[in-house]
Amino acid sequence: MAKDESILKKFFKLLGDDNKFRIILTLMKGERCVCVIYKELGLDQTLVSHHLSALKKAGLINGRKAGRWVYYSLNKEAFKEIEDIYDKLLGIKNIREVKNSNCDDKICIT
Amino acid sequence: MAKDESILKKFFKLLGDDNKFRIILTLMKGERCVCVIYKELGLDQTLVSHHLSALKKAGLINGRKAGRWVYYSLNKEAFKEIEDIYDKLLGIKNIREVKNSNCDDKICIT
DNA sequence: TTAACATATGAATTATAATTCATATGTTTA
DNA sequence: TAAACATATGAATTATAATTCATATGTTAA
Repeated sequence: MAKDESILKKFFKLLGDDNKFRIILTLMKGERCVCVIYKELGLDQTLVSHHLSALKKAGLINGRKAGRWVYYSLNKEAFKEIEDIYDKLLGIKNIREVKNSNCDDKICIT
Repeated sequence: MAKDESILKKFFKLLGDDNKFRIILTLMKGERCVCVIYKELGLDQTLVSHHLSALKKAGLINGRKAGRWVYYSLNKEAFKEIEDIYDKLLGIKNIREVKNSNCDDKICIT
C-alpha cells in the first residue's frame, strides 16, 4: 500500500476508537494536561496515558512537559497532511460515477 | 456522544480496516461488481461480501442488482455528509492553539 | 528526605472485529 | 430442469486492540 494510503488508514484506525476520538476532540479546544483530559472524559488515568502514547507515536499529538505535568496538543502539521491526503484520495470531487454495463460472460473485468 | 460525532467515528472505524479501505479506494474509480472487487484485491469472495455488507449497512455504499451480479458504488451523499462533519469537528482551521499556564495546585482544570 | 502527586509502562485480561468455513439463495445457461 | 455461477449469510475461529492491574519514574512540597 502506498505511503499516503497507509498514513490515512492509520489515522482512521486510531480515530475510530471512541476514547481516542474524544481525546482528539478535547484537544481541538487547545492544549490540555493529562489530568484534565482524564477527569473531563471520566476515564482512568492509565487508560488515557496509553491512548495518548499511541496518538503521540503516530505523530498526531505533541507532548510538552512542564514540571510534573505533561501538556498535550494536536500536531497541526500532521492534521494538515491528513486533510491533503484525504482530499486527494477520497475527496468527493474525485469520486467517479461511471456505471457499468453487465459484467458479462467469462471475463467479469471492467 | 452527539450524532455528528458518532457518524464520523463510525466512518473512521470502518475505513480504519485495511480491506474496507481498499474496497472504498477501488470504488472511487467507479461502480464495480463484487467479482471484480474480490479478484482485483486478491481476496476471498465471502470476505469481500462481509465487508460490503458492513459498508452498505453504514450507508457508505449502494448496491445495484443486475441479473446475477451486484454492482456497488460509493454513496456520494454520505461522503458529502462526512466531509462536512469532518470540517466542522476536526477541520484544521478549528484547531485552537491556546497554550496553558501551569495546571497549578489542587484544581488542575483549565 | 520523605510523602504526595502526575504520568508512564509492561503484562494480563477482556472485548471486538476480521477471517474462514459451510452452506444457502437467487439467476442464467445448457 | 439440472448444472454452473454470483452473491449472501450465520456460526466458528482467529487476530487485534482496548482496558485493567500492578508498579515504576520523575517532580514538588512539607
